[in-house]
Amino acid sequence: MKLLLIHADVFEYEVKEKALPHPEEVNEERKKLKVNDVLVVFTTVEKDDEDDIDYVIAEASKAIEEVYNKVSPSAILIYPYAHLSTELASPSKALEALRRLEDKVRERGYVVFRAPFGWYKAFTLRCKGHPLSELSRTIKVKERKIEVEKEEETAEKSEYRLIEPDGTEHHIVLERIDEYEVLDKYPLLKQFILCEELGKKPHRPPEHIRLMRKLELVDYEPASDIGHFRFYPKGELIKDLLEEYATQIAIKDIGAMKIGTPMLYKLDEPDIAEQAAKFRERDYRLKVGGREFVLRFAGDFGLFRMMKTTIMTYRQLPVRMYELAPSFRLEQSGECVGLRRLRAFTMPDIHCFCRDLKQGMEEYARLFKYYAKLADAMGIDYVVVFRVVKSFYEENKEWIKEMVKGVGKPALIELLPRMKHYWIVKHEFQFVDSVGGNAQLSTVQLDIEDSERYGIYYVDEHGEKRGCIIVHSSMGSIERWIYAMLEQAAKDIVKGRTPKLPTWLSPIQVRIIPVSSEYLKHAIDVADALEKHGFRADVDDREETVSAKIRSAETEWIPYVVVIGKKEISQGVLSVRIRGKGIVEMKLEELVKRLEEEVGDKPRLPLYTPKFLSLKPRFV
RNA sequence: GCCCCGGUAGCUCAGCCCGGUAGAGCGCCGCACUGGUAAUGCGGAGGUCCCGGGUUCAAAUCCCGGCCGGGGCUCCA
Repeated sequence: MKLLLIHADVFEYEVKEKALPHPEEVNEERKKLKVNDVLVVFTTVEKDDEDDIDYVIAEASKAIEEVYNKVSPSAILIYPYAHLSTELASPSKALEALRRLEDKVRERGYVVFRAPFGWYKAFTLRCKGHPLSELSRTIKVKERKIEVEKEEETAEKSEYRLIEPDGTEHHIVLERIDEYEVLDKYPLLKQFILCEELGKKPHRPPEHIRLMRKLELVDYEPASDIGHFRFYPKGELIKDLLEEYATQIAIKDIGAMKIGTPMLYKLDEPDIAEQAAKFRERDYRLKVGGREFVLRFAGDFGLFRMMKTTIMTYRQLPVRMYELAPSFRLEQSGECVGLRRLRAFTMPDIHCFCRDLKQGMEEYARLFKYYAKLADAMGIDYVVVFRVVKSFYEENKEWIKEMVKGVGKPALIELLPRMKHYWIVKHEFQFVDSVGGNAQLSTVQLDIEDSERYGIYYVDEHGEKRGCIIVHSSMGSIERWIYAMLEQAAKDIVKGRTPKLPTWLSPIQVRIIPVSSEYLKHAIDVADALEKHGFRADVDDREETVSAKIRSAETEWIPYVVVIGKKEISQGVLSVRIRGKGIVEMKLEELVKRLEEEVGDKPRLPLYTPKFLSLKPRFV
């Protein structure tokens, strides 16, 4: 319900013609009215209000009373006014709501008039023009819907199992997790259960917020919306490396085809509207040229549209599609915490279109395996959670156990009594951060409902159109991986160990420090040699002492620091300070070999900051 | 959305309780030092104390209102 409240010196209306086929009946005396010193309440009853009229009436009368007390008019006039909203309630419900609102306000002892409903009316209004003379209120039905959903969830409770890396299965009851000795072996999993499943949230801000700024990676941007971040050069480099690696896994390992689809969709397109409806108030909407659009909150929008007109035959399946694109979700303002949850983020999504359940399960296991590879490459320890429809689990237990064994980690299994969503099995790689909070990284979902509902088909052996099994998946947002990487490092700080980033993701992999400007040329030569091999090396050419330069390199978490002076030049060796380990003398080739081993097949990008430290601006 | 906290130099913050010329560290600039594995020394520049109103001889400081930000809670097909 929308209310526009105007405190008027005078308000006068006169009924003209019918605006609806069956307007409210009015006697002669209600056809014309003139009131002085009146609070005019232009009122629009909206579609959503029908869900809980009692609530809306109660809130609206409260709002009116509140304004009344502030401006003290001598009367109230409720005026039906359809033009405050685009989603109107049905006329009968609207009239009912207005009548009840009138009664409710009158009950409270005010002088109330109500203009007739369903008529075109002429009116004149003289607004008093004081600061409180023009106000608006919006009343939304919400609370009750949520309660209803919660009831449904608790109605049928899930059972839980724990599968150890060797395949041993345990029944567990979440509320009694302290009683299971087996869980003591897996503290991360236990913490995850406490936080995610039992709702015991941490009370401290996660460490990555401090680190992302300290390392000059990422920062808040107050000029944008909440949850939209700025990336400094080093952060942008990490983001690009991760995107590159995600793409590499998608294309080379998984064999997907990379596509691109629009960011913006028409809300009046039926399939878009249907998907958007599921998301309720979590999407970004904008109006352009009188048309309503929605920003993509997932990759499905454009992909499914594309697949609708794609001709696929049974010989081509599984068809795997990959997209790496920004998504936007209007998460609640209070829920956006650093990089843990954003309103704008970059999603690598893969969808596999399969012939049958068997092929779907094969694809599922492949995705599972390669998503684990990404986490391993980043040095991130994660928790595995499967959510499975019970009957499916009983029949395919071994298939799940094989995956669990493959990653060598225990898995929590939630058994759902029956199908609740479109998937029959899904898993999540969950991360537990330095303060005990958690976030989902990647997920794979096996959708066994026929793809026909999306209008997606393939042609079978007999030339017939058939729906397929869809495996939906996301490698997890790039920003969230950065969160996990920083939090993983923060856990080392807590344990008193030297925090590090994986070498392939370090914005500067090698820092060369000449002992004095005399050795600058040699330092540049070493940096150039490393650069030729595809590594990122810069030179600290500032007029500082060696100690000060070492300190800078350490605070930047640079994995290799090379000091070059007289000794190194005469002996032809490098003095290499390895982060967290100490100083080792080695030849340039040995350093290159180490870097090759550590970076391996991961992407290599050049420095995003100047080669000479003296030329680098300070961002934070 | 709700609750709590915050906004003072580029950054991190002190000063506010108890009103009286605006502070520190880091960073930045300059000078000296040609340096050996976590901070060389000295000097300098830099401020709409978030905005508006009120109280007062006088407001960064007290009061009221607002804006912005952060955290927590709720939520997360």
